[in-house]
Amino acid sequence: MHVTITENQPITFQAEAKKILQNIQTATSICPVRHVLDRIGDKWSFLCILHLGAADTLRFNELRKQIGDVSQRMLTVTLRSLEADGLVQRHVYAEVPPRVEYQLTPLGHSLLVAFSGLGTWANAHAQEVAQARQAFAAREKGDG
Amino acid sequence: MHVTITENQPITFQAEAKKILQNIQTATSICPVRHVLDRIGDKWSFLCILHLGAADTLRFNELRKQIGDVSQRMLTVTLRSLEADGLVQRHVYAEVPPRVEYQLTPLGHSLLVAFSGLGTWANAHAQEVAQARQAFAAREKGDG
DNA sequence: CAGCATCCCGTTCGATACTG
DNA sequence: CAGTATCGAACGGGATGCTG
Repeated sequence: MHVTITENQPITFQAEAKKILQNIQTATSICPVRHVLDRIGDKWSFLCILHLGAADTLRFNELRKQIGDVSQRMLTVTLRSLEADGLVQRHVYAEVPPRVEYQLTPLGHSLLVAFSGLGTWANAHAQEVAQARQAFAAREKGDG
Repeated sequence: MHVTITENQPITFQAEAKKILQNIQTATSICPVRHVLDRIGDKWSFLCILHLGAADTLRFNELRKQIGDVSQRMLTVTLRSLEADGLVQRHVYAEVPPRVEYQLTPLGHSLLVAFSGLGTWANAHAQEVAQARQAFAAREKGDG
């Protein structure tokens, strides 16, 4: 296979992508990476994991307040989903008034670490992306 | 602040999450991490970046064939979006029949690297997640 | 070959009301 | 407090047909 890559980008990136693709192809039928992205790509899972990771333990409404703009429904749905995936642990206390606490499982913590690379990238390149967007919009206007 | 964390999880995870949240809070109004996830959380962006990273340069239909189950419309929309974000470069050749080639920009390559952590995690823990799901489903059935 | 425009459907998600 | 249930709007995304 003929390979040409821009000089400022070492060949490693390509190898990395191929490795991931390999793993995807190897998967029985549904790609695990796709699944993970389906899970954390939704609007709230990522933030839930982040906040739970930062605070260790949070009650339902504490978490809701920290995230800010999540509806009660979506927070419930998201937390149940994370719980089903074994990423979040749910503790229900038989008290009045009711108290439910959430925290990350070890698996959830490990995912948080995997996230951090993405978080770092986002913060490092957010401006570049914003500039690219502006440049693209300007170009569009010029062409159209 | 009182901190209790399970013994098998070093404190670093928490610090990591706090750091990311710090950066999120710092952002003017829209969190860059959220933006990135909005971008790559959609159904196809991630796969586009992966395949382009692995193959270096791909034509429209080549990319479409590699991804497999993407509609023409969604591939177009996705690629335009990635182009707007400065992650993908689009080369149009004034030929008959038309030829359009896509490849990652350096920025796109750097994102690919950030992805790899997630890809690794997904492949490493896919089974654990699947098992957790099954256990959860069984528990649900037992409770309900 | 590459891509845009239109239609249409399923899913997602917010708002609201009710429960233990 | 921490949910569940239901409804309706909004959006994503597939199928189809048409252009350069």
